[in-house]
Amino acid sequence: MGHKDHHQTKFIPSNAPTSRTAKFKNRQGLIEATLQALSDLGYANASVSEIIKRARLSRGMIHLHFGSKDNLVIETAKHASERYHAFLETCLKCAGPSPQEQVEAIVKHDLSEDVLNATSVRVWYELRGAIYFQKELASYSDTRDERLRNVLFHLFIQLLETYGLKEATQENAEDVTFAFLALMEGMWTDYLLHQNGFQRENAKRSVFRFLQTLFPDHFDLTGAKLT
Amino acid sequence: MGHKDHHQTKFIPSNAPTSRTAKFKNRQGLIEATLQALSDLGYANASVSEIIKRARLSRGMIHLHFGSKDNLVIETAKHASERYHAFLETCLKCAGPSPQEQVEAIVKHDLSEDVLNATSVRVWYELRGAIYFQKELASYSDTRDERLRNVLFHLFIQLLETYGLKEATQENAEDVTFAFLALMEGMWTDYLLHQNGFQRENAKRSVFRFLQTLFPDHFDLTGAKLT
Amino acid sequence: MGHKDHHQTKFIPSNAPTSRTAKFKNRQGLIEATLQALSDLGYANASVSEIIKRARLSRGMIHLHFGSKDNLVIETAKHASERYHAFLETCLKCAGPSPQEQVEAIVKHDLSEDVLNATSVRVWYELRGAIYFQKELASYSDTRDERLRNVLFHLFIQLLETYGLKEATQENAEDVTFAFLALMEGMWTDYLLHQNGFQRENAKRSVFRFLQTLFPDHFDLTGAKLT
Amino acid sequence: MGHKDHHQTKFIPSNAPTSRTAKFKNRQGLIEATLQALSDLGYANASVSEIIKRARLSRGMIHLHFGSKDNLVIETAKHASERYHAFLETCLKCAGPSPQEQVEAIVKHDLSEDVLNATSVRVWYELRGAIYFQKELASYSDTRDERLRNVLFHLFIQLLETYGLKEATQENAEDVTFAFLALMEGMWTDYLLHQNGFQRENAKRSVFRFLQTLFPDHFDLTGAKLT
DNA sequence: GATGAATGAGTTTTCATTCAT
DNA sequence: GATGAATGAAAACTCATTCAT
Repeated sequence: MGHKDHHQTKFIPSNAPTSRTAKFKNRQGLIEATLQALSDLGYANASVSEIIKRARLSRGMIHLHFGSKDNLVIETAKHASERYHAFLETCLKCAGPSPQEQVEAIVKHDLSEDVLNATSVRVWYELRGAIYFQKELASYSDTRDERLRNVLFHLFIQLLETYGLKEATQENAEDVTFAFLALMEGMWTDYLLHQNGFQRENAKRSVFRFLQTLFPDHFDLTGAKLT
Repeated sequence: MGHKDHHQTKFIPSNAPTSRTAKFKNRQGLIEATLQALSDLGYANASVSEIIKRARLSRGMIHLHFGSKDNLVIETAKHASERYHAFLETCLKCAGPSPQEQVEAIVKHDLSEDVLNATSVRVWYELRGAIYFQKELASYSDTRDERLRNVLFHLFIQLLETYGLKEATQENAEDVTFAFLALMEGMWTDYLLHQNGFQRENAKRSVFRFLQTLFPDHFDLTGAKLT
Repeated sequence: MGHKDHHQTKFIPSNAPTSRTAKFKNRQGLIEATLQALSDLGYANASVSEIIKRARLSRGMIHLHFGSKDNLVIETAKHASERYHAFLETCLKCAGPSPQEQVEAIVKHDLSEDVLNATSVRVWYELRGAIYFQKELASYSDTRDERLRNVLFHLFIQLLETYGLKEATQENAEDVTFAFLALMEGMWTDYLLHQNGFQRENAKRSVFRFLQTLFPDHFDLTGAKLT
Repeated sequence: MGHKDHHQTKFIPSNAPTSRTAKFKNRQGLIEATLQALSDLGYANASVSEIIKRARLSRGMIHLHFGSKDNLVIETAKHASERYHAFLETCLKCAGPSPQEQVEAIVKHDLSEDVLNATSVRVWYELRGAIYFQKELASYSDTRDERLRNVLFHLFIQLLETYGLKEATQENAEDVTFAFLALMEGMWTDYLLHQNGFQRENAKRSVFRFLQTLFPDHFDLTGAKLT
């Protein structure tokens, strides 16, 4: 049971064997169904009825596990956020240690089908809209949260330093981080608005051209880091 | 007898010029109230009750003037879109004719307080979420619509040509347009998510650094076109 | 003006020349539109909006001329009732004086296209449904009102007497009148329910077979009175 | 662990037999309340509020059980139709097998207090008005539906044959069926319009006089079949 | 007299939440 | 823990009526 436990404890510490498992499954089922409903219908129309229809679970379950629909949405946002960051973390670990490799990993992650897909983008968009009124959501749904921003800032500092710019590297790196994050955000919005016409490859090339212009010694259009 | 009869039944002189005006005012009032409600509460919570509370008009008026709440939202989106484009058009006309001046005008417009403000950004965000299900909205609410995209594309072509890049200017310009629009979009999203911390000047500087990197002969960080 | 006046005085005594005419036209227009709306939509759905749409007149007109929508419906019922009886009266006058000719005239009238048509039957049906709650309607909408019932009763008495039934002629005539009126009513209901399949000729033949069975010396299936 | 888990997630023993019953009772209660409201107020005024007031049930229940008010009315019509036919079927089974006994059973059924009562007649009348716009209702609410029409047709054929009419028995029977059904319909309409004055006995005598005239060997005014 | 924009009470419907089973 | 029928507040919408023009 030990290793399984490990698998689960992130959310619900298991101390009773079976019912906890079922409970966990139902919890997860509701969260997945909520993601689906948000994606299919938008926040405004993702009603309890629509969620349980997708979860094939009973009506009372939502209040049993989450207390309220609002809470379920908050937990769903946490879940999505954790999923996003966990995957990003993996990507960063797998990538080489050089700044250009790390940045490249972030780009490829953010534009990958795992992250930039119809469901995911819709859900993020809807959850962000809800942040405004569900302040509790705020801390969870901001992808470019401080951690990522810091990581990027330091990567860009390192890259900029190789170009021997004596002055204003700090401010420059801030601007580049800001622009880079905005660029990635903008790609998501574009994907949302032009789902049919969106070309993943064009987006990638466009980002790498942006990086190439800034750091001609480190990036090229193939998205391969230059050594 | 005949002509009097005729006169009375057909040619009743309209004594309601004011009511025409009043009708228009109420229509506008509802649209403004909808913008406000969308901004204050989000699409999901912008109920008819909340809208009329802000408009200080009667319940029935929404259906009188727009037929349904959905229609009111659509008309509000059209209105917002038209306002955005009309203002942009003005900015482009007032700016000098050189590509760098035109691009600069677009940046300054998009980051101006008239465009990038709490209400406006919220409303755009909410309306975009609705586009997904209101296909009619799509054509109206896509800011970066084809016209703007085309204008930018040709401006960037002109700028790129001055750098004497023989090959792939077309593709390069496409990428730059794509990136530039995404960057501007991303600024809006950042504004939405970090309304308190958002620094208009940082955003502007970040965009102009992006432009300066691409077109060092035409832009600098002050946002003043170089001649 | 005199003879035209005569034409109108039945409903609105004309004493001002022109406006009265216009007023009259509008009144009539509203009544006709109400008949149409009742026929098209039923009592429950014949709203003021639907009526004025058909009348191509202004909203306020209904209250100007009739005080309320309910009143308009009542006046419409009166109008329909008067039209029905006026036409019946004409038919009776045109027909020969014998009882069989008079009865035949009533049958032919009630099954004629002028009386038994889609609009008319719908309207009667709807108005009768409303009688229950609009007691004022009651006196106007009962076609088989006492007058007709009396006329028929005496016609049947005369006919029955020729068969030399000594006893119970009175009761017999009452029963026949009752049955005859119910039969005619039933024809209307059948028309309402089976508008497509309804065969005017079958209905007529069926009624005349009923009359022939009762009064074999006076009626046959051709619907021609026997002399 | 496995089987317990299995047990809990899939085979939760239903401990809600009563709620099944309660659900059904509420459904029925709403239908009965709808019948009552239609009878009391007419189709046009039988609002959801009036229906739930009579049912003493909650507002949401109509949509829980029927999806919409329209649906509730349709189900009410079906219910009324089924009740009518079920009772008629019983009456036909209880009656003797001879044609005259069967016809007599139909008459007595249709004029019985169970069928021809204030509520029932009002409801039928209202529902028929609705048929026009609710085509789905048509098949359910036509009392004189094909089955009854066929039964009557064959009963009348049998009766007519005993009178040795060589020719046109078929057409004759059709006419008699048509007239008989119209007569019964007419009785209902008369009841609706003259509820106070309506004499059940007179109606019955009138129908039997009609039958006696057609089939003097089989019917008399007492409504007792002749052998 | 005539108009049609405006009103708000009333209608149907939706929905998160509760709770008996 | 799990279910889904039940609830009623609040949503969108309809409509007869009013009234300034």
